[in-house]
Amino acid sequence: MNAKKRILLVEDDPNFGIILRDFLKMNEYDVILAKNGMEGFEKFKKFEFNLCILDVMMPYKDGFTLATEIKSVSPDIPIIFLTAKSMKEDVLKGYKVGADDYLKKPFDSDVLLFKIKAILKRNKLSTIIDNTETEFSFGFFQFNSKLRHLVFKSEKAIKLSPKENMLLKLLLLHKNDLMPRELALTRIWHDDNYFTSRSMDVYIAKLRKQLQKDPKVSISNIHGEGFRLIVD
Amino acid sequence: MNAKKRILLVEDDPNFGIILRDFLKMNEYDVILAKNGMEGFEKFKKFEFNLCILDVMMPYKDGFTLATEIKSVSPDIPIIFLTAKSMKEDVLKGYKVGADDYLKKPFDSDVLLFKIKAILKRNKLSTIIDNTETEFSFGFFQFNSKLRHLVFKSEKAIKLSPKENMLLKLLLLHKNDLMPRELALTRIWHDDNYFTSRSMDVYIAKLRKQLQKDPKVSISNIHGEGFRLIVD
DNA sequence: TCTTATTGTTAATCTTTTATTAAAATAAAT
DNA sequence: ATTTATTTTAATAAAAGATTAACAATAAGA
Repeated sequence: MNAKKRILLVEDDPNFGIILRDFLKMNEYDVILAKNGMEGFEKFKKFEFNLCILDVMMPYKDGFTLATEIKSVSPDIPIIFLTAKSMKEDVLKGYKVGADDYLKKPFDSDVLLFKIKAILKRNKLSTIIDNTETEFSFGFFQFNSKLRHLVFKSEKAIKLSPKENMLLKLLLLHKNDLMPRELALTRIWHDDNYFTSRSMDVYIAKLRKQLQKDPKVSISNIHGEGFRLIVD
Repeated sequence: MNAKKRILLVEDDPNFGIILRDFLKMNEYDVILAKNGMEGFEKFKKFEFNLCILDVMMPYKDGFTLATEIKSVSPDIPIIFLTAKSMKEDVLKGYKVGADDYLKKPFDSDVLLFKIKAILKRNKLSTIIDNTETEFSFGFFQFNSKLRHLVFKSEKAIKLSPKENMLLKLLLLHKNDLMPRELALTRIWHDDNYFTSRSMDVYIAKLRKQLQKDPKVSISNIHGEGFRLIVD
């Protein structure tokens, strides 16, 4: 009935990464494995996750840096750090960047499962309240994504539907930049196929209709790539 | 501005208990120390807490048993366990009874502080739970959530039922802002399903009937998200 | 240029969520 | 024990939202 929870696992040791991924998959989680911080962040932006498990010590980009980047996009996503050493500085640093838990290698796999379960359970409650950016101002528009209100100049607020709302928010988060089609489809429709893509086009049309009130604002298509909300 | 957070500390070793209590007090927490499980539960029922720190090994009533009792009263309160040993069984047992974190003695006091901070931060909802505000004024209404009295202008007070009362209070705590449906369902009905949701709608209708006396006050729905009490 | 893939737009259809009322069940009070 | 208040359930209607289909327009590649 309930959808599988998706976990982002970032671990540079391929042997350990694969065995841990398979163990988690056996326990009914959807796991995406990335082998370094860079790849981890790419994967994170591409899919929707419920939890991140990050190795601390990785070449180029360590777990803490990655966690900071992830939190800047999704402040409420829970993070578990894996580390070989358990030095005080590391533990503190982990909590500073918003860790939800900490696991010292080698760890017991059952303990990890319980931690995951506990974190997902309590996060269900805390995500009721949306902590992400909700007020946007562009052109002559004022947009509140929590109330789903779009206001032009001093006219009365137009109510946006949930899908219109999320789509506009995603476009604004990439203002004057490419908002990849794939991103909206995975974030909003949780699926990327012909029909969801058609549906998205319908919503783009709806937004365009609203936004044309301000000639300085428009949504342009980048063929095969996605859309771009342009504000002169 | 923000009230001090209150911590229940249950620790049977008096030396350690007192020093830990004072250390936490120095860090701006209100701490109540109990020296065994029995006393811990008494204190818990007597005061409002934001967090519990429980020693696992105590005579008569161990930390896990106490945690279970506490959770039966307040399922959402965060709990940190302190333990001398860190056996797998103990860790698992801790997570089973709903631990939020685990600390092996001897532990670093800074680490404890960070854990407390992290837990309280993510437990944002607690600010809504333990909100003690009881007098509300909006539009021409005066509302006392303790007496469950709603007064319009100088008419005589209308007595609200417990559910009407809690729902109105939650709406007012989010005045002019989104009050998520899920929040009311988990806070008031302690369950989120089709029927509780229908029940909530019935209560929204009842409140609307009362509030329509003042044209400047209304409850609007945000489809799929929740409700908003609007006061012009 | 022609062909194909992608995008744009509108309207019809289908699905989900909310509103309203009344009756039934439960709990509280007298 | 019986009345009264409260809450839940049910049934049905209405509203809001999302998807699909049909077709037009546009862009890119052969």
